[in-house]
Amino acid sequence: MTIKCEKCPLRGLPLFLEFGREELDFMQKFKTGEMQAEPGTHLLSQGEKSPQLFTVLSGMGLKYKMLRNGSRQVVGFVMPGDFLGLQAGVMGEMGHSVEAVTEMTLCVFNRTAIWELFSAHPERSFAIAHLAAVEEHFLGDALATVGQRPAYEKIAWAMARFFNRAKATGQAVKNTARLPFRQQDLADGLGLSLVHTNKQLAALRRDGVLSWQNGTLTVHDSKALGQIAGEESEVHRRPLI
Amino acid sequence: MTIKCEKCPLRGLPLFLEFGREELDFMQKFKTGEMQAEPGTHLLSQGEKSPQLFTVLSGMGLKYKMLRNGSRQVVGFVMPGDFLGLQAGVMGEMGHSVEAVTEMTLCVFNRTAIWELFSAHPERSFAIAHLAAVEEHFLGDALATVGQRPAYEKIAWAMARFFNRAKATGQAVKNTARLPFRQQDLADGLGLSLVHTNKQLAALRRDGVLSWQNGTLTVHDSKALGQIAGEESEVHRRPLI
DNA sequence: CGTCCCGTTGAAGTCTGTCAACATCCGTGG
DNA sequence: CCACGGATGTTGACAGACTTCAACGGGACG
Repeated sequence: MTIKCEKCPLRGLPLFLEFGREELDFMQKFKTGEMQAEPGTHLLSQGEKSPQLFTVLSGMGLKYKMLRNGSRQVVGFVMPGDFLGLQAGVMGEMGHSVEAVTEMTLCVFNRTAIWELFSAHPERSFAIAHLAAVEEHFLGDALATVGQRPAYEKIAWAMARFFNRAKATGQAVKNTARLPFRQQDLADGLGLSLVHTNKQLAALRRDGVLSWQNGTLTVHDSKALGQIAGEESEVHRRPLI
Repeated sequence: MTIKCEKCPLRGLPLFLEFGREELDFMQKFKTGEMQAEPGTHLLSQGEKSPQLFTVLSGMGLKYKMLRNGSRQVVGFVMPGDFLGLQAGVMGEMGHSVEAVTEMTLCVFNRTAIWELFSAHPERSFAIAHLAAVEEHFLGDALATVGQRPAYEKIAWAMARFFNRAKATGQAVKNTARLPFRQQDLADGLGLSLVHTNKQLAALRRDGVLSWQNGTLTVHDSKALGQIAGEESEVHRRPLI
């Protein structure tokens, strides 16, 4: 039995923009099903056009690109509320792959329905453009961080983003949040080696800023973290699809 | 006297997707004017919401973000056909600034009109989403390049993109293209220091791959360049707004 | 002719990557 | 029950790619 959009646990969270009654009904029609994914499941594949689009209801995952030389760039950490597959939906080809890291629950939409959405519901089309813009904004911040800042700050930036996002989706408990990724994933996202990532994480721990153990992130000094991370670590309100 | 969309010099270029008669008329209405910008003009500013959106008709520019520590990340090189200001249009805030490098001619649109566009013309809304997806795709490639590859390859990647884009917009003459940026701009785009960028450019010249002097890029060995740059240097067909 | 901007080159220093070894945890299978 | 391998995290030593510092040349411009 699938969740009704009306009862979507994400709707109403401060992170997401309002969702009118009419839009709700429309999205309900748009939704074709629900899907459960085990850790390690490949949801979308770089270079291919997926027949389906997803909205993440729960669980986390990774967006990444593989390069010819065998290295991997993580281009995003997938969290509840994220909309996946837009590139395939409008360009006909994904620029990255998406993989589940934890068990995930996903709303499933039909790629062909996206056309219908654009012709039938301008506000939802606008929401999709909005989401794409948020993504572009994030990637700009990521590029700036990866390109210009030292490892210590890169890691602080990523951790601040995780934590802020977790807070915004009500997943944070006091000063802790679930963070089920490996250090390797973080390293691949920041353009660092695993070893160096580990050492800078140790430095942040030593400095009493944060700790990340057993898949749980704890922020010990949020002021200091914000300082080191810089204002680029803020998350924007966004539409929910 | 402004150029009629009908006679837009960009339309018909292989880079851009078809443009129906009906869409043409609609865009003509959407267009509110034309603008000439001198080198150094600030077109859009990071953190602000611009009242206008642009499509580049001619000339080149830079998209960049300034960081707290004073460093600059170039997040894109603006070329004819690019659509500017989408973030401000839908999110209400630009994530980066845009500055003219050469003299530029721009189509000007009203930000408020974007709403009208979404309600009145689904195909154009779709085109905007498409453009946003292309941008996201590009930023993913850029992130992967900046994050994972050595300086020599980063530069080859950037140069290959420049040249491919120039070819696709008919700006390339044989194996040369106009490239009016400074080495500092390239360095800031790739997360490299100016000095190192200069030395790796010298290496590419020494290896007979390409040369870039007096604002002109010459590709001497396009096969080798493609090899070094990797397949991430391809440009995608895109809509024109 | 002086100044400013940009490109070029050499030398020295450092941040980060690579290599290597070890600890811990966990599931599997003997 | 314990041995074993595989995956992940941790730490030290060393190497190297890249940055920083510094100096110089050429062209544009007032």
